[in-house]
Amino acid sequence: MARIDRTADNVTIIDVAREAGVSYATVSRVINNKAHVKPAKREAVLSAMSRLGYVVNQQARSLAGGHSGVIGLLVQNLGTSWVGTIMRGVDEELDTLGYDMMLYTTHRAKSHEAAHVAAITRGVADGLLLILPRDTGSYLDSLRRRQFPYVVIDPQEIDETTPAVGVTNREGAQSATRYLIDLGHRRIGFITGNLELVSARDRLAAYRATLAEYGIPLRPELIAEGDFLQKRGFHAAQELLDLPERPTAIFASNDDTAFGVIEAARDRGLRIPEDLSVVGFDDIPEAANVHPPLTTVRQPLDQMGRAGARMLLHAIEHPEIEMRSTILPTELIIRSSCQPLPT
Amino acid sequence: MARIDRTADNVTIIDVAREAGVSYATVSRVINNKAHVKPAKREAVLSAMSRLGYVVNQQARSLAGGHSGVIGLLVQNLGTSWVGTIMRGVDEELDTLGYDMMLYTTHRAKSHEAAHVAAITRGVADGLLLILPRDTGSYLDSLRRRQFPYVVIDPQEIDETTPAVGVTNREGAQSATRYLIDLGHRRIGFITGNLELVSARDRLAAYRATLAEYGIPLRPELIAEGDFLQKRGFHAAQELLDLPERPTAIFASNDDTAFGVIEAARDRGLRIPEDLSVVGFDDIPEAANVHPPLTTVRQPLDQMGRAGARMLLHAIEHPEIEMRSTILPTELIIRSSCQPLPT
DNA sequence: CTGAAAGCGCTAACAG
DNA sequence: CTGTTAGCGCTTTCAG
Repeated sequence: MARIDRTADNVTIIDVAREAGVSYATVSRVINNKAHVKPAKREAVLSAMSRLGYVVNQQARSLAGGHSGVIGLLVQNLGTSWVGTIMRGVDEELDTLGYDMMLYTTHRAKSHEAAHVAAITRGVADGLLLILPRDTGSYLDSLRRRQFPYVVIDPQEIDETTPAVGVTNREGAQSATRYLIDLGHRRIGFITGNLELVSARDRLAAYRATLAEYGIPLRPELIAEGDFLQKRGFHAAQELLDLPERPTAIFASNDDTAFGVIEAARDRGLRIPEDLSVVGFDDIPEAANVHPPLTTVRQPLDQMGRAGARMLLHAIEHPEIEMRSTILPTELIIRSSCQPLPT
Repeated sequence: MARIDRTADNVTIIDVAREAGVSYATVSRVINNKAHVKPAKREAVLSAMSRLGYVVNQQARSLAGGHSGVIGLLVQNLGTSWVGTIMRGVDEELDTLGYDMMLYTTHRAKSHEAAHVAAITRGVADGLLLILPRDTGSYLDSLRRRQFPYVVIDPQEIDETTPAVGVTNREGAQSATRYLIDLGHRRIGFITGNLELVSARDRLAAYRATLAEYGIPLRPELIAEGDFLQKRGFHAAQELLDLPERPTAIFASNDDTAFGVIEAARDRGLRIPEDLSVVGFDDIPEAANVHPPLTTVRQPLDQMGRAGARMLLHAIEHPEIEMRSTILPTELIIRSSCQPLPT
């Protein structure tokens, strides 16, 4: 009844070799599914492994030159639905392929990015997934040169040389703006995202272009600056609603901002959609739960995560193949926060 | 103009030693802030390090017996606000102490838990944080025996020997029930959580006990079974609202369930809180955003994460000190989803 | 097919 | 104070 808990302690490849009566190189071969091992020995090793409860030590494996089986994920912040949903996609895809995830958060401190990237690429991970990185200039070149596999999700520069997955921001913003116009709205307010980001600039540009396309004069006072956060959306909406000629509809650059708009409207006793139509962007899970359910431009967040993970794993396993970036489609999801302008 | 990009490649401790003109043991000492290094040499090493762009290889460090500087985090699923918020707390705390995070998801497959735990404890991490684990029986003993530092957040068994951080589920549910009773409600519906979890059972028990305490007879038909998810909450609420004697208030075992209640009420044209009062539990970020803003029992989610991380890091750095579990208080957050029962 | 042996980059005694 | 050296557990030649 002694040593029952053999599984608990550090059984190494050497213990397994001894137990199976082979050299430990052979054990390594079995573990890594290499050819050239006689079936009988393979069996012996396998059974010894399970008998002893052997688990590989990834560190050692990766140090010795094997792959680590983990990918690094770099994000700014946790806890928003937006990244949460993307991460879920990444995780699901990783899970099916047996990779683990090492998570790094930058907390918007640009300086952290480069440091984390350096740490990640120095061993810990086989590849790197970057979600909306901010300061890629300082390290992407280096990754590329060293042929370290990486993929950017929601990139800032979409040059063809960067392996990335993005979405059709312009088309999405266009369809939302058109929808509002088709509903009869002409005074359509717009709240921007954080204009440092191309996604924000693209959405704004599409809003402008679409108005122009319909011959609707652009009224600068109808554009308020936001930052993709609810609070700022709230204040921006207040500005818009204070205008002498109040907009009849507001297109917010993302859902969180739209929630701020809803809040501001409610504050003033305006009903949505009767008194004000609202459209968001992203379609985070909450969008369907607010009241009224928010009409919004869906980004396929989980698909973005999945696609990014898939591309990365592919790159890891086929380093020779050149990667191209992927652009996923957006889609207008019509719920109940808009209505035709009464004539 | 040649070798500009020295930072890019694998500069090791040996390169640094050569550059600084010392032995590589000395470099190791400097890196690890050990005493007994002459200031001048320390300087030389430091400058060589930055000149070469040296970054430690965690794998090697940890293999060689040092600490890895990473903790493992085991969760069931990503992408819910509940874990998202806890993770954010964990991350923030880890960040201030310079630890990294390795993320493992079990996807509710109990079998994954043990496997992941085994992998984590075989090198990768210095400690393990488990959020709402399901099948701890198979490995917690082993961790304990091997003195591998771990902390459970929202544990199932709260015996004193498990280092854990939990919340006052009973008190929280009690205060919610009391609040409803004080508002004059007597027919108070209750939707349970997943009753496999103690948190769900505790909340139910407190609901019952509080009714009893006020001498309100327990009506079994007022208790519907849920699973902590919105969909099931929706259906459970339908059952409750179909009762011949409809409840005037519903206490849902968590916010997601409460959202389902709100949905069901709206479906039937019932106004909240005029026709039905609703209370949730958790206070996830969305709770403040639904309409009407949800009155709910707050769990300090980010604090739970922070506390767990802090305890774990403490345990890692002071293995000799015995850990005790922490119970964080819940708090009733009164918003607008309840009103007094008109008499 | 299989064993022996050389490291991967670093920490931690152990001697100076 | 500082250098030398022995591994950590594993992958990978290189010889059989």
